[in-house]
Amino acid sequence: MGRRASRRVSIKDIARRAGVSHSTVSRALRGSPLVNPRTAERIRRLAARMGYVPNAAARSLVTTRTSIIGLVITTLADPFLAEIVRGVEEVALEAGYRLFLATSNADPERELAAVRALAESRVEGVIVASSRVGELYLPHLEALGVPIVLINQQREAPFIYSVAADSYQGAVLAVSYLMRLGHTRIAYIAGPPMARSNRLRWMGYQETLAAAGITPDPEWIVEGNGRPEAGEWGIQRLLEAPVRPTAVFCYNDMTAIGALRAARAVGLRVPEDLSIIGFDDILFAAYTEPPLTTIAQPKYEMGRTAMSMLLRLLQGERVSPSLQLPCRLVERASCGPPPEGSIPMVPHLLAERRLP
Amino acid sequence: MGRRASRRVSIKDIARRAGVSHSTVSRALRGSPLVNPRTAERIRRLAARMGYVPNAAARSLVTTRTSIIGLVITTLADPFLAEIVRGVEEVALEAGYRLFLATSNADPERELAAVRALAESRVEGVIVASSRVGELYLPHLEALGVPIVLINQQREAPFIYSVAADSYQGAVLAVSYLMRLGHTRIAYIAGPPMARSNRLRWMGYQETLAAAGITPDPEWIVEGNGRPEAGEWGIQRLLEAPVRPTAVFCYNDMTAIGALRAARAVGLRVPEDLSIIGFDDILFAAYTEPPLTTIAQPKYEMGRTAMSMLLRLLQGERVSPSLQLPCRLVERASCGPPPEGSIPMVPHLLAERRLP
DNA sequence: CTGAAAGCGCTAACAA
DNA sequence: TTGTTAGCGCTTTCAG
Repeated sequence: MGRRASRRVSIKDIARRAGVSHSTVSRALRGSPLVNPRTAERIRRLAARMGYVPNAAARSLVTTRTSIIGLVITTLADPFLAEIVRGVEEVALEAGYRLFLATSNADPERELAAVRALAESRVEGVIVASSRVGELYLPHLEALGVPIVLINQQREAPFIYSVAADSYQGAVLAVSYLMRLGHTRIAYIAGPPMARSNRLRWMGYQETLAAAGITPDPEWIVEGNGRPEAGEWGIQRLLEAPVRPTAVFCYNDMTAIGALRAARAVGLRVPEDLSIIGFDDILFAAYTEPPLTTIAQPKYEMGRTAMSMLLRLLQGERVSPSLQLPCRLVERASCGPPPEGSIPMVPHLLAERRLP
Repeated sequence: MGRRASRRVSIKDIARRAGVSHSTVSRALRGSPLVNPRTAERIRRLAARMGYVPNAAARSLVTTRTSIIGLVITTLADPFLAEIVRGVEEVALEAGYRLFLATSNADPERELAAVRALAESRVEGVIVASSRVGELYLPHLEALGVPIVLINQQREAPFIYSVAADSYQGAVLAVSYLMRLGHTRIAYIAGPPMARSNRLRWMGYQETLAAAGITPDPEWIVEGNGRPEAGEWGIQRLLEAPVRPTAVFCYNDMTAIGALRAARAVGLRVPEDLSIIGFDDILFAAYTEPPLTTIAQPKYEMGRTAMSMLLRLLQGERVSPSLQLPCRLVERASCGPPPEGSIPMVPHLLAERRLP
């Protein structure tokens, strides 16, 4: 043991036993019409009996095709990624591709190593499902000379091919939902300032309010970083505002979770005293207290779409460089009407214009 | 585009430009001492300038080594897995191995496909980090003829090589902690009946109580499935018990989350009225309300250990077939002393005997 | 329909 | 120290 167990059987072995040439075996095994169906069948049976397993390396050496897609992610520990990866994998498998995992944990050295590994194994394409691609990563990846599709990329610069959830539309959805509930004093606890998704959600927030003739108090917009702490600080800050908001739109669910906690800590009931809405619909959103109403990103679909896109790129087809997938509202229990009968004169018509 | 972009540079190309034979290039590139240091350096520089990237397929064809490890998991969507995978990957990378992802989503057909893919790419070893390996999976995997290491396998049959968290010890830790807090009426909401981990935790629970001279009321042990519903039913059942427990040990954190929710639903305060302890320490445990006290499995370490084990197996070393890693208590806020001054005559000495 | 021969990019004897 | 040669397992012309 430790060494290769007794050498694998090759097409030559089969050829010898079948009394044919190894090219015939090769043809038979791949179902070429250029073989007598009877011999083909005989060969196939023999191969099965002998436990033949094709050698991908040998094959790809001659075909110059590897059927491998590199999957780049910063870390699997991101609960958000799982569904995306599942979508990617499903489509990849259907199309006969395999996935090579390259995680970097945001370590530049490992990024390099990962890219090198992808290069050496001659992946035919790359999917980057990393929310934050290192600044250096992309150029290296591009040097691979294979098609790349980015999922939810966070950089402002529109990259060649990408699929993303429509953050803007999602924000519109969130805010117009709150308005429909009767809220007019709506706060936004923001995400990482540099993140494209944050800008878009912010913009969706602003414009939805504006469309209803509401100008949010500047104090209702607080900075954040996408983590629970941000939600906690955010609520504290909001509490100090001269006029308190009745609802909070959070950049993402993790932020909302922090907000939920902080609200409880100061004795605010959710949703009776304060409505909180998140974004992402992470697995955990269903289990918060109260269960979190949120905007779901179509994660699985995003994975599938990205991989389909890559497939078409691989086929040499032209594809539109960037796809936006719509988000959807998941109503749970963290939102309700505002506490005191705040003026329910919300013209949600305008805001709803952009919804399906 | 779509086709291979202008053929990669090979060692022959470099050889031609350097005016040496391709074997010299091969040697130089791999740092063989059999080359003139000066020419070696010159070749290396040239290679870099020409953008040379070794072809893993070609290399592995001749060396019969692929440096690929198959990583089998049912689904990435299991929040538990991420840290394990991180540990695996870290060690793999350090040792120059890459990871081939094979997920099955518990679909038998895909399992087959996944194993076939592993076989064709001639992985040198396999790590199975799937909590529930399909019954059929393992035999197929074994047929690969390469070393396999299982992480937290759930089957009773002890498999060849495995690393797991010490569920028994973890349960002892949990229950003796509750006893130290003053509890004597401790319930157990179980996990999947067939799961090995459930049996072990159950046993740890029973024996820790027994060692303190406590025989749990049979009504305090309720069946479950490891999911939040189980925690909810469990609490309901427990409420009907003639004598109510003051603390609940849950099979895992997901169960505990359900228990937390159910407790709150019936107006029980945690931990004032009821203490709840989980198992696993998933990412989310820190964000429940109240934050969940739990038993942490050394996930990252388990990943590292499994991969190290595989590495040694690959080297032909003998390794002990099954390793147990100790769990540790993470105190957060879901446990406290029992409500009424329940008799604090807990002889925790016995129980503590097995702790570090 | 089948076989012979070449060659994918690389490593590893064996000579020089 | 270097070059020549063979061959890993497979696919793919090109001739039969």
